[in-house]
Amino acid sequence: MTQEPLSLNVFRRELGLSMQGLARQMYRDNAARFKVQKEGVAVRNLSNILDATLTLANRKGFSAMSLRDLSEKTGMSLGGLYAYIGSKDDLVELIQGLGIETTERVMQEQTAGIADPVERLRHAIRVHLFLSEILRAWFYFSYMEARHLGAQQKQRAVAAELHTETLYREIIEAGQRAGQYRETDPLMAAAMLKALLQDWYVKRNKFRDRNVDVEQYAESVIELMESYLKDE
Amino acid sequence: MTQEPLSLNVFRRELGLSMQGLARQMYRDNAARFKVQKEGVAVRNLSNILDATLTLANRKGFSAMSLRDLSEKTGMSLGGLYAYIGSKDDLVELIQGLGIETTERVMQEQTAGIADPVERLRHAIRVHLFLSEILRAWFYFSYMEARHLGAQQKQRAVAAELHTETLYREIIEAGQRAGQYRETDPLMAAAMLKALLQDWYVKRNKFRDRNVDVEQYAESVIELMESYLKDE
DNA sequence: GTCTATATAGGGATAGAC
DNA sequence: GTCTATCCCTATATAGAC
Repeated sequence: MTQEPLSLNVFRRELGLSMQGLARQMYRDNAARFKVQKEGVAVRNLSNILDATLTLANRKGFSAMSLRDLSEKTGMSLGGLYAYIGSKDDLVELIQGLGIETTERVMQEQTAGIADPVERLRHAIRVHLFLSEILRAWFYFSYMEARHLGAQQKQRAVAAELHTETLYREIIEAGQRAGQYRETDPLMAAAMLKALLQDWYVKRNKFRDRNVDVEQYAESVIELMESYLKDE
Repeated sequence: MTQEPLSLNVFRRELGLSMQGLARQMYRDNAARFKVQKEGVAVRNLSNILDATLTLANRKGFSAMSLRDLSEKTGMSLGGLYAYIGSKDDLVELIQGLGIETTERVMQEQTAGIADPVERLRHAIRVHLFLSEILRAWFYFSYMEARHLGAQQKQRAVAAELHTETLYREIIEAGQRAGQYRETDPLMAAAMLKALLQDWYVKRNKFRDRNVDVEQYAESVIELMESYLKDE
């Protein structure tokens, strides 16, 4: 009996992520940072700011996006924005930090319960792609702006990248120990897999133009990786 | 009798690309743009400007790089720079334009002479990776700065991306017609291959830290793609 | 809690001396 | 052909009114 593969909609419903929810978590995680006390007001504005920042920065780059752009897009004044951010660079940190935490948490939760390595790898691929589809703007932002971060934050981004890759490497190694995969360099396999996962959100528009949805893409990546990993 | 696979050093020697050579071609292609008449002087300075721009822009992003940064790095004055560029944005166009042309020309030259699709695909993968290794700074720059371009230039970048992908797709289709590859979606296969090729220059430092060189990477990508494309 | 008005610095670009 | 000096604008950030 083969399990029905995870679908995007099921995953989305289960996960229940929203910009409002992310803004709320961001507010609570960094309460000391914000001048605004009332959570309701703060979350609403923060959500607006996040949304606008991701849109503008993903269009023309974070450093090319001015706070005047952001002020116009959010409908808030320049002064008003500074009740939520200490500086422009704060914004990058906030967005990146929450994105990394959310990704690691979701990937951990989702892959922990599956014993069979082959099934676990399939599931991990689908979950990662679906999550990047739902949080497309966050993933794209983190990918593109990582190199503009300060040394400390950059280190964090590199660590997060490695963390994800390690997750895949360990699943592949488990599959090899179980005799389900042949003996090939698991780190290289994980690196190539990661490249394929990233391409989904980096080239999102290309795939849209071709009517390739994320579920089809997931199956293609799984097929490619399995033909490589399995014995001939 | 199997042919010895192309090595990076052989390719590099054959190709003979240098920053000076690229600067010279850029000068001749855009003679009207430059105020400086003496080719020797112009090429030397242009080469310096290109080198510095790629270094600075790849470190912190083109839009975050100021012309004052560039002036300091090149040792030229602000006014002096303007003998070579009409505006800061000119620089992006120049670099991108020559990069695209060089890539398309080299790929065309190198893949035209090989009749067997399987061998042609292998060769195309190696050539693309080796070229991106040699022109790493150009490839990285084009990849990262493409979205900051004006509409016209952006279109050009997208067209170039498509052009490369089409090259791979056509080789795969030829292999399918010859019965060497199984029937799988050739466009999707080409897209995934392209993602793997791009990852080499985007994550160059990661691979260096792992002592993975471009020749090893090429063989891994070839092995992965062939296990997917060939009959079981 | 949010606004307007403004301080201060740094950006791209140019004029004109040499 | 290259430099110095400077123009003018836009950037981030803050002060203080409401």
